[in-house]
Amino acid sequence: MDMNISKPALIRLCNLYSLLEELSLSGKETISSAELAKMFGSSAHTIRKDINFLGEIGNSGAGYKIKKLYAHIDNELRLNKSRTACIVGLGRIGSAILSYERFAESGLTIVAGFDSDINLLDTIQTDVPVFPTYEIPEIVKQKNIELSVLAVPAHAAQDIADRLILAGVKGIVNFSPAILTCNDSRVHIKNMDLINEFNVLSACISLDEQKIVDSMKQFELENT
Amino acid sequence: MDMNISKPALIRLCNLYSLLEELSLSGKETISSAELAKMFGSSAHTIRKDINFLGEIGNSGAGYKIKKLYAHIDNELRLNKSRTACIVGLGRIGSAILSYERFAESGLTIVAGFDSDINLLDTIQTDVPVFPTYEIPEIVKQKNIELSVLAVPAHAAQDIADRLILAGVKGIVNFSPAILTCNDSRVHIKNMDLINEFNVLSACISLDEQKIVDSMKQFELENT
DNA sequence: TAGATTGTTAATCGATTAACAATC
DNA sequence: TAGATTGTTAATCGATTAACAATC
Repeated sequence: MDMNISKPALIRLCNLYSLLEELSLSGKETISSAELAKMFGSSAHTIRKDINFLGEIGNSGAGYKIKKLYAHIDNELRLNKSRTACIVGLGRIGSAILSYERFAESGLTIVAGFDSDINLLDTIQTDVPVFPTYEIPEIVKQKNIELSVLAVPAHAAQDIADRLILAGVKGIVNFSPAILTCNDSRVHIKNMDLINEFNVLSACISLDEQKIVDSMKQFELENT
Repeated sequence: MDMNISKPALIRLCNLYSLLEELSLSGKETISSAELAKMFGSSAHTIRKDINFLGEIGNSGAGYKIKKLYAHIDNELRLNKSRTACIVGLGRIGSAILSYERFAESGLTIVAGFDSDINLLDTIQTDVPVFPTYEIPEIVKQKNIELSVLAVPAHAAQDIADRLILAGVKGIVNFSPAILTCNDSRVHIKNMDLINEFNVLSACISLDEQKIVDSMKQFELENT
C-alpha cells in the first residue's frame, strides 16, 4: 500500500467503506466506479484513484466485487481493528454519545466516561463505568484507551486534551467550541463544533446570496 | 470581496472568527498573523491570505486590531445575520442539540423540532415547539427555516433531507450515518457521522503504526 | 471477440507556501 | 527613521481530472 495517501482520499475511503457495508446487505454483488461516483457525488476517476492507493484489488474490466472491496478497505486501513474509547464530559451531548448503540457494530468500545462533577457521576444511568476527570491518566493507561470524545466546556478543552494525549490517546473527536491543536503528528484531532459548522453553512448561504445580488447588478448594468 | 474564496479558507475564517471572539474578551487589542498562526497550528502566510480574501482591512505593518478584524469577518461573511434552524430527529443526540445553550450567543435560533414518533412529541420536555415529521413542508416555509440538524436513522436520512431542501432549507448538519448528497450547488451539507469520524481517526492511527513497522524493517535491512 | 471497466500515467487545476515590496 | 508586519505577486506543492492502454 502507498503510505502517502492524502487526507481527503482517506476520508473518502472511510465513507466508501460505510457505503459498501450497506450495499453488501442489499444483495448486489458487483459495482462499477461510475455507479459509486453517482452515489457519492464525486467522480469515477477519484474513486478509482482512491481505491488504488490501497494497492491492487484486481477485477479490472468487470467492476468491483462489493464484499471483496469492503474487506480490502477494512484490511488495508485496519478499520476492523478493535480499539477502546472514552467520553470526557458527560453533559447532554456527552451522555448521549455514551449510550450510542451504533458503537457496538463498529470495532469501537466505549470503556469509560469522565466528568468533573462528582454528583453527576453518582446519579448518571449508564452501563459504562464512569470516573472523575482527575483519574484520566490512570484509567487511560490501565484500559489502553486510544480514542476519545471531548464534550467539555471550551475553557477546559485544551487542558483535558493535553492530559488525554499525555496518557496515550492518539485520536480525539472534539465537540467543544475550542479549536484544539497538538504539534505531535501522531495525534489526530477532529474538531466538530456545531456552532462553528452552522457558521460555515451560514457563510456559504450568504456568499450565494451575494452572488445573486451581484449578477443582478451586472444584468442591470448591461441593460441600461 | 473576492467571491472565489476556497472552502478550506472559508472554514479557517470561521474558526478565526470564534478565536477572535475569545481574544476580544481577554482585553488584548492587537494581534499579528504570526501569533494567530501559532494558536491555529497553521502558517502566518495562510492567515494573511485568508483575511485578504475579505478585502482590505488596513493596519499594514502593525498587526490586526482584534475587534476590528472580528467585526470585519462578521460583516463580510454575514455571520451576524440571524437565521432560524430546526432539528429533525429528537432521539438522544437530537434532543441534546435542541437544548444546547450556545445557540443563544450565536445568531442562530432553533424554532422547531421534528420527530416521527407522536408519543415522543407528547412527552418531550422543551421550550422549542415540536411537530410530527409530515409537517416539515408547512412549518419550514411558515417559519422561513434556512438551516437544519438531521439526527434520524440512516434509512430515513436522504428522504427527510430531500423534503427539507424542497421546503427551502439551504444548509444541513447531518449526524446520521447516511452520506447525504444533493446536486443543487446552493444547498450545503455537512456530514458529521461520529462512527465515520472515529473510523478516519482509527485509520490514521493504523497508518502511523504501519509507518513505524516499515521503518523498523528498513532499519533491520540496512544493518544485516 | 467486443464491450465495458479498471489501473496508471499525464495534464490541469487549485491551494499553500515563499518572497518581497508597500506600509505603518 | 528603523523595525515590524501586512498585502500581494510568484513559485511550489498537491490533489483532481482527463486520457488511454491493459485487462476482464
